[in-house]
Amino acid sequence: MSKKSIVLQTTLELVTAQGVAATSLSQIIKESGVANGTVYHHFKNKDEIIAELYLMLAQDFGTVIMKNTPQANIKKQFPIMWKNMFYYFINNPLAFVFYEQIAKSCDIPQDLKDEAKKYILDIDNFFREAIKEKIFKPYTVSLMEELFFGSVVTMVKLYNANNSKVLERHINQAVEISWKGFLK
Amino acid sequence: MSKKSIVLQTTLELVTAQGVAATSLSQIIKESGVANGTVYHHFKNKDEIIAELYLMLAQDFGTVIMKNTPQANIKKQFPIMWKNMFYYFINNPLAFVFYEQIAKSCDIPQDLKDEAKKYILDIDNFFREAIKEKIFKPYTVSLMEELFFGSVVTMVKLYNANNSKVLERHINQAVEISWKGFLK
Amino acid sequence: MSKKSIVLQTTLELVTAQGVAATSLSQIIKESGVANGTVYHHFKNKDEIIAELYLMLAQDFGTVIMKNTPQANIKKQFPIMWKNMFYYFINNPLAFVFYEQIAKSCDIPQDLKDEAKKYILDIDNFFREAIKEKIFKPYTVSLMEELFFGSVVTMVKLYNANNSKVLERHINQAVEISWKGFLK
Amino acid sequence: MSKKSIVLQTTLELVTAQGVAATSLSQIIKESGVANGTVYHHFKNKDEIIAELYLMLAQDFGTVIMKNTPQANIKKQFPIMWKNMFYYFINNPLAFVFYEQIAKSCDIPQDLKDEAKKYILDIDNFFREAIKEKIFKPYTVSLMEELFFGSVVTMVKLYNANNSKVLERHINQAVEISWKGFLK
DNA sequence: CATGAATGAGAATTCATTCAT
DNA sequence: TATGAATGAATTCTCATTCAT
Repeated sequence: MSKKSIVLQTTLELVTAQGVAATSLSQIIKESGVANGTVYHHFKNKDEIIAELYLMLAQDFGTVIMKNTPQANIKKQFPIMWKNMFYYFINNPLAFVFYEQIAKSCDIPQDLKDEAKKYILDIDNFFREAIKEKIFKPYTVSLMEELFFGSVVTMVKLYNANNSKVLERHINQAVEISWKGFLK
Repeated sequence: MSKKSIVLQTTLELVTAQGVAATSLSQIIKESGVANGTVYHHFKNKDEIIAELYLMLAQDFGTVIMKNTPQANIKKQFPIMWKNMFYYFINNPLAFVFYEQIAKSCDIPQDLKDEAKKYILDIDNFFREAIKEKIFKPYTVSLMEELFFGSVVTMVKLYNANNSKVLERHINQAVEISWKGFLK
Repeated sequence: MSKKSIVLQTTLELVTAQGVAATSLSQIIKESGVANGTVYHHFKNKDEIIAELYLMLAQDFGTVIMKNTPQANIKKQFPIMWKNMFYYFINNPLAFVFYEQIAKSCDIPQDLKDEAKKYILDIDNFFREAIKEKIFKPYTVSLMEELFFGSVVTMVKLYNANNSKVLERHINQAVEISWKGFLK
Repeated sequence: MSKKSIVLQTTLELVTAQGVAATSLSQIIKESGVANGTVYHHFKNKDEIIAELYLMLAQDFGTVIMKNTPQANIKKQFPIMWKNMFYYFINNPLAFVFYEQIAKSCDIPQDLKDEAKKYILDIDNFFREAIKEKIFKPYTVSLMEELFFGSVVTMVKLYNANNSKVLERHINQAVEISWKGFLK
């Protein structure tokens, strides 16, 4: 494992635990066991480390969401996408923290954000298609996406805060509520 | 105005502008014009200042949500509650930051969190009543509340990130989507 | 119990545990639960608190040492004095710390030290008498006293560091060694 | 001379003059002329500086005690060891302060203390041999050592408090008293 | 007697960054 | 690539002390 990866991994762990702002470069250095200068060799500063992590995670995110989604069927596709996202966040807590705290924050420069958008194109298309097929009411698409994400995010937070009490049954309720909200 | 209030007020302003983590104690001290030791006389550290602010804001929050809600009518009450919350967060960015970043974090001791819960009792009752009247499907109430909050939060974030593009029309769409999701 | 006594008692406990220099006035204030200003009402500063404690303890010390010592018999008197001192220190750890760390340090003004000397007069007389009776060799008296104290102190330290392993048997060995050293 | 050594040396001087507790890190920093961060680069905090000094001094101590001691002769060896120790402490006031105030205090972690013990092995052997040769009575060895040290320490304190009045004659009395105490 | 707010100097510690190796 | 010594500004925190009530 390269020194660079070690730094990224350590940053990942610290940021997950404490938040981005609370994680200092010197802490990353101490925790990773990598020499001071080595970190500066690979990264200009903390922001650059965060940016690299962001890019890594954004890639992951995009590919996972659309896994196993039967292209032709909106109704079947919806719960699969929802749950793909949900379980991805559950299993990748850092990814979740990033999505929540960083992805939209000004710590990430606009160009990276723009680059990451391409991974959501499929989701974009999904909602447009659902409207075209007159399954979903023609709401503003970006708004639908945000509310869709928002419902997953809500449940992930609920799960993380309280995981023993969030059951498959609750997940299914959430999917249903989310689905019904969009219907014609 | 007591020195303590000055410190709290200054913290409020700084945190609103910069976020919690980006606000250092020394900045609060400089900005408030209060002596170093005075701050430490009243608060053990930054977290304690934040905690006190939390309590203040939690009180606000609870009272605002239920403003102007005609008790007898679920259908009329829903959009009013939704918008009360939305505009409260829009007009009190710090309150929003708190709700999002701090309210659920471990920076706030459990007893404070518990105390704050009482302010949501009315919302609790609202959902129970809606189910009893067979307007809403009998989903798990706590889950409905979270999804309700979640939809507001999503829109607030959208607004804050992008306020010129979020119009009354979008707000109304969001309220409608949220409402439909819960229906029988 | 007066506020003053509470402060003295708290100081006693803190100093015993941490040493004099490591104990700050602010710590005494916090620990005692007495108000800031109250402490300053009774004492000018930390040194004055220490000085009062010193006086209290010095009085104790002097009276205890000569307890139960049959005046007429040097040989019987010696082990009693030795053990009086030993057990006094064992049972009054703070007194011991004071004797060791403070009694001779410059934290205590000379006039207090002089006042305390009177309590050792009896011990002084004891050694002079023992020499006069040709039981002890005519060493310098002040030196004998210091070595006598030193042997007790050594054993107290040993006991405090390691109390389970210091037995009556060891105490008796120490008394014997100390005694033999002075003999003609 | 490395920055680290400079810090250690400065600490040594300050501590000798003022005592350990009275010496602040910031004073060490100012006095040594080394940058703030440099000190923290090499040492975690003041205790760690003290600990390193301890190790250095413990090494010194062990080697000095046994200097010029004719191996084969207990009776000749004893006063030499006693005086080696005495003059070492007189000439190295810091070493003495360390031995008295720090060596046994809880500021020094147990592993360092244990490591330091090996330097006293020779003294250990000396007392065992003296008992085997039936010169010393078979007292508990560790106790004899402590009383031996104690008698030296007592005289050093006397000397430091009062050096003009402690003469060669008094030293010799102390050695004799110490010696006689152990005899069969 | 008792209280606790207020102060500011200064001590302890963290931090981002540079540089020579 | 990798290292770790060195730096000093900035930050966090402790402390002794004063004062009005």
